[in-house]
Amino acid sequence: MQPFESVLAPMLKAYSKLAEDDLPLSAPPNLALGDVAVPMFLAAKKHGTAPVLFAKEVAESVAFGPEVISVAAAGPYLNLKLDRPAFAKRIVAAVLADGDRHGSNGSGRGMRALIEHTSINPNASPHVGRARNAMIGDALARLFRFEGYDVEVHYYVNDMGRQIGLLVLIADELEDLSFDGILDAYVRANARAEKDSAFAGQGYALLAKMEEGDPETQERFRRITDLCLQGQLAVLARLGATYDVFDHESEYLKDPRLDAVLEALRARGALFTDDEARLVVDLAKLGHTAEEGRYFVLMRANGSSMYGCRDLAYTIAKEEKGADVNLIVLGEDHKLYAQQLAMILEAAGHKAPEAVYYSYILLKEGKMSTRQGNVVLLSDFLDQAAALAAERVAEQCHDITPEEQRTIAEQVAVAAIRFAVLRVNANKNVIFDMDAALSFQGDTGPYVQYSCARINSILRKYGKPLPDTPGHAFPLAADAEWALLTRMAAFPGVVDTALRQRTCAPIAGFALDFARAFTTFYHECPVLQAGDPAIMEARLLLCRAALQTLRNALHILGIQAPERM
RNA sequence: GUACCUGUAGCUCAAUUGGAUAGAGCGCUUGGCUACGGACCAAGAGGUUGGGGGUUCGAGUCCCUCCAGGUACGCCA
Repeated sequence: MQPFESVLAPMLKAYSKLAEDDLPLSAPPNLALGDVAVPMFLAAKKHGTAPVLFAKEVAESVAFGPEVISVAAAGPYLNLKLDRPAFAKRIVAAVLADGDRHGSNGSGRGMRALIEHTSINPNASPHVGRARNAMIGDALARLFRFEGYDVEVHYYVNDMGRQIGLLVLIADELEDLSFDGILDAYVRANARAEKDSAFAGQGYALLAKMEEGDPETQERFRRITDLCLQGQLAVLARLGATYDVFDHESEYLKDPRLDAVLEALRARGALFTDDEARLVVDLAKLGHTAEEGRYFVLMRANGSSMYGCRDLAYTIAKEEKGADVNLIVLGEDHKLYAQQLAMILEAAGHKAPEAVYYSYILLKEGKMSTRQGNVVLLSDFLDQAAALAAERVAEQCHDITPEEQRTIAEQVAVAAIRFAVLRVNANKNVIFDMDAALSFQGDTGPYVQYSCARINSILRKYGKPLPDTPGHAFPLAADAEWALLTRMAAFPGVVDTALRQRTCAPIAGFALDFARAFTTFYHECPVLQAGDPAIMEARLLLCRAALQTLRNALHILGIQAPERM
């Protein structure tokens, strides 16, 4: 979709050196200056003159067609006033024609993406901090799918390790262990291991048996990790997060892929056995300069393998799938570890996955700590939010069934948390405010959903069939209408930058800005009471295109757009 | 101690990646329901972009330095 061709083409024709990318259309600070602006920095550089001079030259010399009403240079900017109805018609027609695909640039067609995310240790119910991984990862998967990638989502189940061993041990003492009891058991197991060294030793022994491949032990581990995983997945499913493949850490024990890595490390002289008989990688031999993080332990003195061994094999297994994009979503606490892993992989001729890091979600009281009990569990948040939303829905939509009301309330709750998390840049520590997250006012997912509900309400009240595309007359020229139109046209660009930067935060920002622009339109431009039938029809089609745009943005974020709420 | 991330309005966050007068929401003040749905809108107050230096036509953004918070740093996963 390039609805502004009649703006760009005359300039491209007059200056053959310029390409479309040199003339990025943007919005002027206010509509009094113009309908669109072109910053001339890039173009002037290519043309070899100063931006201010070049803007003046273009304004005076380029012959624009009839759709451009006026051109004015304002410093390094070119401000143009346009025949708004002509552009409006083209933009709305394009959005309606693209439908569910409006916003997609199709940049991933014919390509595959592998995304690993969530991968929570199977020992507790996810809190909103951990769930940040799932929300970021799931939204990225949706973004890549939207752009045309064939996406495969992987979940790595950490079903090995000392903590799981302890959990298995303590589970034996409990009758009827349920998912809800796991967190409690986990805390007790760890506390006991700290005091009771015999108990801790038992944990290691069990782990050793697991690693040897003892079937009965593997069965015990699998029972506990499955219980946890199913409980976690049930909560994540409420968010709408889905996974294609579950990979278990225990499947990568004694993996031949690791032997090849060890050989490569040995050849580089980077592998040594330290004075306590551990097998260690000296990353300095691979180009690591700092002293911290220089050593990476692979095997314990007793010959049992560390997490990194399995992770190396697993990461190579993922690489072997040959996806065009290989992403992994990691907490910032894994940054050094992932860099170490990448260094080892590269030394062995492999390519590490591209990591997307996120920082922790904090509470006003400080860090979330499972042990200290100051956590906000995802399921608790969703329950509270859904209950609040249900009250509102019951007030406003009393003529629909209770089941439908519950469905909508749940959709609002999910929107609240997903939007709150996704709209913030991933590398920022965010402070989670429970009251703010439950308010549904202002910069929130429910606010965006509310805009959709209003549009649906208008279309529902109109009640008659609408043409699929604008007719001859399309008299949309008001500022509030124009603000909506330029945003619709800008959506593919937002999707493109989001994809390139591997973050859905710009999509959330766009949705919010768009919803606000719609509400302004809603208050300023009557649709069903427009008077003139041509204006009414044009505004109805504008509403439909706006709804399509919002739905597509929300779809990427994993948020439903209920017709009523 | 060292490395990486962050610091923007009272609070929670934006800022087209170096570009026009740094924008929203919450909270506060004022106004708007004879309604296409008030989970709303309009207006107002609120800023030395943590401090200091530098780079250039131009810096919240890049460089140096100090301060504060987060994260990590050899047998956790």
